[in-house]
Amino acid sequence: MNKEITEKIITRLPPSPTGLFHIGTARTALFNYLFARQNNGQMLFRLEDTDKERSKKEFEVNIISGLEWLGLDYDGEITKQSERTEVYKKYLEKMIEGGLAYISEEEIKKEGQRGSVIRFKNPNKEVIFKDLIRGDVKFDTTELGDFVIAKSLEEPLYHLTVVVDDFEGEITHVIRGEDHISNTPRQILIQEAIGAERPIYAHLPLILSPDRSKMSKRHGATSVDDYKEKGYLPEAIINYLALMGWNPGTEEEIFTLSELLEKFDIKKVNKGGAIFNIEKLNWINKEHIKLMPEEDFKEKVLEFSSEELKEKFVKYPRVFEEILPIIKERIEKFEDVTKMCTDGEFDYYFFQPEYELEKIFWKDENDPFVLRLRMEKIIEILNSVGEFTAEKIKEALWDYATEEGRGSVLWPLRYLLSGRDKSPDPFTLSEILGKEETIKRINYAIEKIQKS
RNA sequence: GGCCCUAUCGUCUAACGGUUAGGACAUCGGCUUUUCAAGCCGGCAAUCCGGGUUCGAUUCCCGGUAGGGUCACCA
Repeated sequence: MNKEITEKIITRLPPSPTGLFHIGTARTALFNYLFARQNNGQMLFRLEDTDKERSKKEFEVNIISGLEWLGLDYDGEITKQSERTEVYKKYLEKMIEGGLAYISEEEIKKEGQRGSVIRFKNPNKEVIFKDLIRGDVKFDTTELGDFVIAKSLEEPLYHLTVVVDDFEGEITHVIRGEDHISNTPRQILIQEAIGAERPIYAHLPLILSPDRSKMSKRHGATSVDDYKEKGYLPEAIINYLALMGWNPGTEEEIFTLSELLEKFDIKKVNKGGAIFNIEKLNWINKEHIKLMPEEDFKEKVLEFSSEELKEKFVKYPRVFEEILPIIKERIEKFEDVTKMCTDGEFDYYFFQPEYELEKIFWKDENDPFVLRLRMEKIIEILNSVGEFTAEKIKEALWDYATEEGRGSVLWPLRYLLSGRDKSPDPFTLSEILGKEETIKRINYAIEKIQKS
């Protein structure tokens, strides 16, 4: 970069508060943020709320808090276009005065239409603009006609307000979604009419749904909130979003925001749209979970636990501590903890599980007498274990298990402790339950055998 | 349909015009201290088509095809 970098860089993030903070908006925010910050510049934030019908306060709040959650901060005060009517009015008046725009009397075809609107006087020329990502883009603006820039002097429309605000905000770089490419020639025409300098453009590839169309609500989760609620980490979302259309050129894939600040390069942004792939996000989220400080992880687990489980964790802090690593290796997002609660995945840590006797036989074994002898032998071995840790328990049991056939000894032990087809290994389970409870559960199984 | 953008494994992507076209996710198979998970190892899998330019095209040019975006008194 030569010319661009010698001036103070100012980018902007101009969402319209007509819906929840969209994942695509978040990606645009990230790239604007990275570009501005790494060049010692600024990122301005403004709300494009000129559409009074669709703009809602709740969406403003949602977007602002979402940005904060992601850790993408902006500079200065928030600009709200709805509060700048007078400013736009001045530009409109000046344009009309100068013959660059005019009040047009219209035939009313639709409900809500005005009898007169303000149209831009299109000079019908060819516009070529430079795009940081795509190179030169050329348009013939003739086909645009005299497009409407305001419903009235007090009701400006998008193209006008964007240009005025970018001009007054001294925006140097407009980084936005590819869906804005065809808006660019209109905006350039208005810039020229009001004497505004042309910013440098960078049109980002779109984030696509699996059917390759622009990501939309009907394809599932599209708002940042959706992912926050499912227990994805903001760091993971940032990381994944950065990888949608950009990569550092190395084989590294896990980044923190500050690492992105070092490595991101807008010139390396791809041109083609990218399909949003939840599997990869899950993997990245898991990687970031691994990087979390223990305390934060614990807090998150608690946040997504059922009330019932939370109480148990408070009551049995030792068990909680021991289950933590098991949870960590089993989840990819914190919502999975909630699911584990619902599925009763934690119950056996606290209660004697119920199960069918046949289930504790390994494969096609079925001799209750042999099984009982083995269980009694396990109790005997366990009783001799001093320090009751998974490591020591395994050590003590190993030779016997190997002798008898590991499955024949370890499967029943694991099953009688958990009452489940799937669970952590019997040594870990024993340690968590403690010697007393472990032996109690083995005896419970022996009783079951006797009764049969 | 007009205009515009885009085109490498299923997906995200790498490859100064010369590589056995690389990595990651997913998938499949194996290993590890029974199950599940995790981890490790390995397999499958791609340059849209046709012309040029060139000694040599994934790479440059043109055309086609396909996909997407956009054509509001929304943003």
